[in-house]
Amino acid sequence: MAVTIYDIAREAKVGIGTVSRVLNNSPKVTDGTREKVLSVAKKLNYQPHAFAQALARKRSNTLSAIIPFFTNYFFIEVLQGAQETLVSLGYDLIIHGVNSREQMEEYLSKSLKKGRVDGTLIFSLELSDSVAKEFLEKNIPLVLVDTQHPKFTSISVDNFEGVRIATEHLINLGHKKIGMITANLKSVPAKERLIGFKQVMQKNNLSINDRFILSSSQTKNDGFSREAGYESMKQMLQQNSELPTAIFVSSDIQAIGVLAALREHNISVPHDIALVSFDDIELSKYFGLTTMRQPMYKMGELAVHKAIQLIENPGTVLSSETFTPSLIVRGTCGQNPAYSFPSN
Amino acid sequence: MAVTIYDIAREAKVGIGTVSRVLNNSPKVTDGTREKVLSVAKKLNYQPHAFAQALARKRSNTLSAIIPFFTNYFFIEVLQGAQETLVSLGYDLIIHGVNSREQMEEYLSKSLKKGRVDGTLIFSLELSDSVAKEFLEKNIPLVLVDTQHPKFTSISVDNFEGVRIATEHLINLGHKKIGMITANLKSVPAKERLIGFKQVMQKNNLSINDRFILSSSQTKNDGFSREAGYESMKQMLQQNSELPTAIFVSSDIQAIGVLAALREHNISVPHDIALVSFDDIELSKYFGLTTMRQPMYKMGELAVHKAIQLIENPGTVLSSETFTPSLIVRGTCGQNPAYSFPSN
DNA sequence: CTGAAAGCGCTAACAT
DNA sequence: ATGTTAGCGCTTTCAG
Repeated sequence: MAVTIYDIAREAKVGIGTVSRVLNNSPKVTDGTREKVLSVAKKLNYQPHAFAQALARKRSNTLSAIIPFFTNYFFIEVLQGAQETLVSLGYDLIIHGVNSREQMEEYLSKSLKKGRVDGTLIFSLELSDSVAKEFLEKNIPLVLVDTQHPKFTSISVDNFEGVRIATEHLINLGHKKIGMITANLKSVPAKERLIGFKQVMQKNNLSINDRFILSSSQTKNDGFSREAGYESMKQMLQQNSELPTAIFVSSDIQAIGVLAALREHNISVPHDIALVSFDDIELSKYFGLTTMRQPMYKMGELAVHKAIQLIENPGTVLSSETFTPSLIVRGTCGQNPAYSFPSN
Repeated sequence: MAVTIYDIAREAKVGIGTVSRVLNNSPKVTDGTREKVLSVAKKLNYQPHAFAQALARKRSNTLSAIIPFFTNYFFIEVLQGAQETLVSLGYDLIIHGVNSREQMEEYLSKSLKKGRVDGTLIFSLELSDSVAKEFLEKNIPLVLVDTQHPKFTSISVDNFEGVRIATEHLINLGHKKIGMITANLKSVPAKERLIGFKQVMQKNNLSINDRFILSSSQTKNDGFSREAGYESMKQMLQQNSELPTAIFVSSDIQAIGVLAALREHNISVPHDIALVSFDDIELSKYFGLTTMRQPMYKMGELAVHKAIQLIENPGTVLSSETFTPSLIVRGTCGQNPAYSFPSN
């Protein structure tokens, strides 16, 4: 039914080999025949059959992205970056949302093994040894986004630097009693952000009051949730008669919970307590959060470029790129007059 | 390099036809050979080559989803529904984000024509006649989500019923002077929601004050934006000395802008003005919006089922399914004590 | 430079 | 019931 290279070969009075050649821009064709073939192809509205090409070329021109579907905001933007650059490069993207590491492994072992995709992007999910081994053995191009592994190229965010910028912003504003609300410390970024925080405090000769440091024991989303932030703030409120003048919260979504808790106690932000957080998710601007922005779109873009490099240039050495988040000043630290907080 | 049915045929001392049969659960195989083949397949860790299958079967077992990437919230959930049911049915999903109708048409004409996907899902984008014709001609299964066309099966939301429920909620609360803030009326849902609103008011013998009905002329996102809502509310505030006691806002994202405008004028919600809106996007709960929830996950699920039905059962008549949104009572109408609004 | 032919891995029709 | 063969549509030798 569909028009194939045979059709255009017949019509153009050439062999299918020649047709294939001009379609693939092979230099070894006369301009005359090339034009003829091209014009017939256009006339017939020819479209190559992707699967047949994939089969013959042993290349599918598609990447798969594995993302934890529950987390939303961050991924949307990274995916958008990935998707748009993929399109511009003539690739397709198969997206696979997983809810757990097991599901990821199941998917990987089923769908990725044979030719379906040329490479894959894994987002925020820790790689188990068995999966890592499989990728290594089968030599499937893999790039990790927002997660890392010594054997694979990855794109991530410099949590330490981000925390430094955020905390020093607070310090520069004159704050000395600074607290921190962290997510579940089993999460790597959560841990890094806490460690980073302590380092910055020390470097600036500020004392760390352990009562001002709360971490979440919640497991849902590793404690990166509004509820976890709310609980942590409540707890800090209960445990202390005196409060810090500023708090660094390890994610925006938690910061939103913190704001709610604070509001319930009639503690005004930024007047009584200043807040900085991390991520700059879509929500953040609606709440006027001063936060550390991760260059999500760019990360997606770069991830794709790396993956394609890996595919088209198998010898590529693995590289681990790190982005530095940037400070977005809005209302929660009180020095951007454009934001009258809360800004809903 | 990879293990093929030839490998397992040789190892199991049978023909490739037999191997293919057992792999495809053909009944015409002896239990003995079946077992033998299966065990060899397992031993060799065989995985079928998706593209070769697709080529031979003329079926790819993948669907593509075309979504306007800019709109975020709504799609995430619908996609999640779509994705999960697709996986459970052994299909893959290729996601394609487009920023304009032109981009959509470009993508369609390039990638969809030949065998790449068995069917496609189009989200919220209006179908041009040429595209519609193409789908019809090529007979490619298509289901529309959150948009409609007489010739294709679609899943959408009953805006009229939703508006009725929302508005009568206000009426039941005792409101008589009710205003509405709409999006750009060039958008179909925006128009439907306005028409629905007027109908309900009439049916309840409530007079409609045109000064209380504001529509946005913004084109970005068809006026479904925070900014548009903010502007509309500002305008209503300027134009009137007296205000309605309740407002129906045609989307949550606009309602958030309305809240901001109201707050600037020290008008308290729900005390001075009650608000109902539409969508129940992720943001809404953080703002305590009372709103009409669209069953997004379910819509994705159903869309997939319809599409697959179309694929596997070409004779299927087109069906247009409509979901009724449900009222989510939070804080903006003031009768849910669980929500002390604003709840950020 | 170009035509013919082999083969990518699999399914399905055709024999047996 | 099972082996054999012919494609699916394309790329890529291999001759010429």
